[in-house]
Amino acid sequence: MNDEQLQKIRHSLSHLMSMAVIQLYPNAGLGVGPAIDKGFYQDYDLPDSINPNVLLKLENKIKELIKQDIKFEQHDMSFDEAYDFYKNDPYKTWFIDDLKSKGETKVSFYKSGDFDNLCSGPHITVTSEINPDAFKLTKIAGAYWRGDEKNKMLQRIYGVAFETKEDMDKYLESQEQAKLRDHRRLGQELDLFTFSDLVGAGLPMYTPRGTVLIDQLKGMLREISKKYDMLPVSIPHLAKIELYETSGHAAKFSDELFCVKSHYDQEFILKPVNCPHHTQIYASNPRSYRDLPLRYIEQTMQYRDEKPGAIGGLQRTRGFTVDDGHTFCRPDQIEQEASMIVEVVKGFYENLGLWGNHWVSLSVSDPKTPEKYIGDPADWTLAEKMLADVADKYKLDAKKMEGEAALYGPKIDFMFQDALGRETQLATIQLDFAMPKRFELKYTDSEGIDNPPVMIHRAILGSFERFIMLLIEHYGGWFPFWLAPEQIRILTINDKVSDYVDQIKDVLRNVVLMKPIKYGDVRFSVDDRNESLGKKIREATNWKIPVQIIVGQKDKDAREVSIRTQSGEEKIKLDELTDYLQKF
RNA sequence: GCCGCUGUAGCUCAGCUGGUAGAGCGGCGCUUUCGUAAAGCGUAGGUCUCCGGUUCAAAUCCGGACAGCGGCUCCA
Repeated sequence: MNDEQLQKIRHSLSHLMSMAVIQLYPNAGLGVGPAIDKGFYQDYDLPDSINPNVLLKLENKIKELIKQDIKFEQHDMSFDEAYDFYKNDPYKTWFIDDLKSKGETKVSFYKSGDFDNLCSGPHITVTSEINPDAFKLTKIAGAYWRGDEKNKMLQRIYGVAFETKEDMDKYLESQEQAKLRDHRRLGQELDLFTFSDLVGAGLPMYTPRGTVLIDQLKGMLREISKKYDMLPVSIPHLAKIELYETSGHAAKFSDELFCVKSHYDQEFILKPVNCPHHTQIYASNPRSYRDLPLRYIEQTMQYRDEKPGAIGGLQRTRGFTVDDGHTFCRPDQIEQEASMIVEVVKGFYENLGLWGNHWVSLSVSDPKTPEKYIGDPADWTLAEKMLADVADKYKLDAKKMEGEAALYGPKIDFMFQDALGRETQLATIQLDFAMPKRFELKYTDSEGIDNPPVMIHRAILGSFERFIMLLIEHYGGWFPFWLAPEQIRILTINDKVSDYVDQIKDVLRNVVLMKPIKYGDVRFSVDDRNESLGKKIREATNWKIPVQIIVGQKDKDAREVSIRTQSGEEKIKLDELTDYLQKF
């Protein structure tokens, strides 16, 4: 079956679902109801709120409808007829208005049984094309009419549909498998991070194991910053509200600022971004064109009072650590600087095997809502062109996304998916002509004239929280050796080998590993509890420890160690252990 | 914030229509000294998230708060 037919089936199922809903609620209002990836949904305006129990009931009704071999027949109405047909339906009336404004001359309908529905199609010709066992209504959600939170919230019913039941079961099974990789689950199982009701929602805390991940990533970033002449800076976590009034953040993000009131009649804001602070470091000295570019970087926490419903796991938190960077440069350096960042980002993600797992958004302004942005329109046009050129140069295959720009400028965003297929932004490169002007930053050019510098905001891994989420889910908890919180566990068979275990520990303490970054001690532990070997292996495996060293009398006698990894078992001479570990 | 669902021991969960709680794993103790994914026995853990209300009686019903989940909106 081709994709087109499958999408027709999915779309037709949303009509059949509406027929079933109308049996329960004859006056149900219908919002949008498209086919989507793997299935379909339909929005309804219903007199009361439905709960998941009705899904099964609706499913059975739909199955009955499918068996009736109902035909889908397209026909047109004039605008007058259509308005009359839907005279008490504000939703459909809106759709008709929309068609009219687009210059259509007639209104397309699809009739299935006694259900006649404004719809441009396409649809199947008869319900016998649908496999009644290969669809399922999966969830109910709220969704604003027209996607605008000022509008009424409708009730959306989602379904999945496939050609065969096997395809559907395979998909549902893959979703179950994905849940096993969910970072929230693994974060607890592997003791990486935790939340506390007392601390508050959206405020993750990293355990010792989780902190290893952060430290290792920081080490990697440190090497990059050295290589590319990036200058670490450090700022306090709050500032007077005036700083954000100047930057423009206070006006645009007032709802999301954490306010801190001083006893001395001053109002502070917990920093939601770092760029305003960084402008003040720039402003602390006169700058010559010879000084530029200046690349300030910092790994630091920022705080945003996110809407409670938006918070979840490490994906969206109220406090998070960014690897933030702000480059101040001359306009003629933009291309070189932006290119450098693309290279760094690409290299970083390639190194971790994550490149290719993403798509790139060229996030530009929406000309229809100029009030959402600050700065000079001419600067915007130039900045958007420059970023588009850089994206082209590196063949990023960027999709132009109108309305996705930042307050102060366009960006290139690197978008990734979590285990459950939800998209999230990680790396970003943002061009900003506006903020330097608002802070009256300048540099003296070769003619002795003061000019505003250009600011490039950038992040490589985005936030540590999101990046760690991605890593956990990408590896399913089986971190590569250099990242693994516990790299090696020595498992003893009995308590008669403790002197030999001490010798192995001495070897491990002196190992220096060089890849992919130079880092310190090998992280290992010893499990010499009075438990069976099977149990120790089971536990070490559940902890997803990459290298298990099993030590018994036979190993001791042969001066060997038994290495157990995911790829199997092997015996290594103790003298060769140091070299052997380099292969990880 | 909005719509829907959920909150029982450290973890995973059971507890029907109201009669003050149970399992497995984990913990602890003893026995066992064991060769590649769970040794045996015993034992201690819970103001059933919190605050109110209804009731003779609430884990169970109602309201609110807090927290989590699936969406929507937002995302500097």
